Amino acid sequence: MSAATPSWAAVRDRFRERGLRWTPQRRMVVEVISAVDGHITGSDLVERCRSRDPQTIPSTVYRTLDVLEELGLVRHGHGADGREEYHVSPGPEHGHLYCATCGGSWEIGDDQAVGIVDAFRDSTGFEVDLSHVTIVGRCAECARSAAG
Amino acid sequence: MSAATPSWAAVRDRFRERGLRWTPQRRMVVEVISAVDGHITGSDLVERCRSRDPQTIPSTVYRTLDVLEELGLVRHGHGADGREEYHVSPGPEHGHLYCATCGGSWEIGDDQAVGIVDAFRDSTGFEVDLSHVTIVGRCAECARSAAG
DNA sequence: GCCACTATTGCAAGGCGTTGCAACAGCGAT
DNA sequence: ATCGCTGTTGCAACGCCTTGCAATAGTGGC
Repeated sequence: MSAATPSWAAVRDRFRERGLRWTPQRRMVVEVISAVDGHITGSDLVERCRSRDPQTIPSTVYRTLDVLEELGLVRHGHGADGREEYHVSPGPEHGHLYCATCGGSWEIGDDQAVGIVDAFRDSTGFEVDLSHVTIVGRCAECARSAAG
Repeated sequence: MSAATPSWAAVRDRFRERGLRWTPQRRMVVEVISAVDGHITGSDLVERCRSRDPQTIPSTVYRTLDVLEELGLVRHGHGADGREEYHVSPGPEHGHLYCATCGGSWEIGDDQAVGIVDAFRDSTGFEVDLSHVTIVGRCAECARSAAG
């Protein structure tokens, strides 16, 4: 389980290169988060860490997340309800789609993403930070059953 | 100032028609919010209410906002930092653009909006809730000065 | 192995919002 | 004016996340 991608293997060194310290707490958070596939909210992550080590302190987890984000290992955005949501081992940046009806969530496809980015850049010169885009609405399924 | 749009004039009746009550607290929140032009965060609104009546209780304000939202008099979304943000006397629905660098914010234009909505509907059948869209990035100004 | 330097931790408090609940008070009916 | 029904309020506790600070403990150098 959790063979971890190359990026995770070298985390310790990435930390040290930057003069950051490799502590047991960080190690734990990194292990837990590297096993996450996709997204996870801040509190969920704290929860998982706590189940591994009940001593876990939330602020430490959040601070570690900040560092990991600076290193580019995770990114955060805000879910439909405004809660923090972290995207793990991000390949290309991507935003998210949330269905307000069923609660489902999807990544925004590349073509749609490009369309959005271009639309804003062309018309107003605004550079969209894709990883931070969260679009709420109703998924096809739910739209269908509601319209039905 | 604050001649209040027609929608606000009839708020009291809109409440009563629905079997909702017109209380001093709600009246206060409505007065304060009707004087707001554009957007306001939840805590800012509480702050303004408090400066008018120090007795103001936050939960009452938030609950009133929920009701106002149900009546369609305000809409809420989440700002760049995930905080609640209310859009007052919304004309057509619109999303928001936030510049992470200068903190500025703009409404998303209709053409861009339509583009986004269509892009998702066509490709995945997802119905975007425009009023809830918040896009973070860098405005033209900031992008320019950063690029040098 | 031991030191000093300073990044991190743990903790407690604080800010923003939400929620459960008992007491209160609009509002329509009498 | 009074009554009762039920929507609201005020309050207190809670959840998520952030921040300030003193104590702790990684790290590199000797």
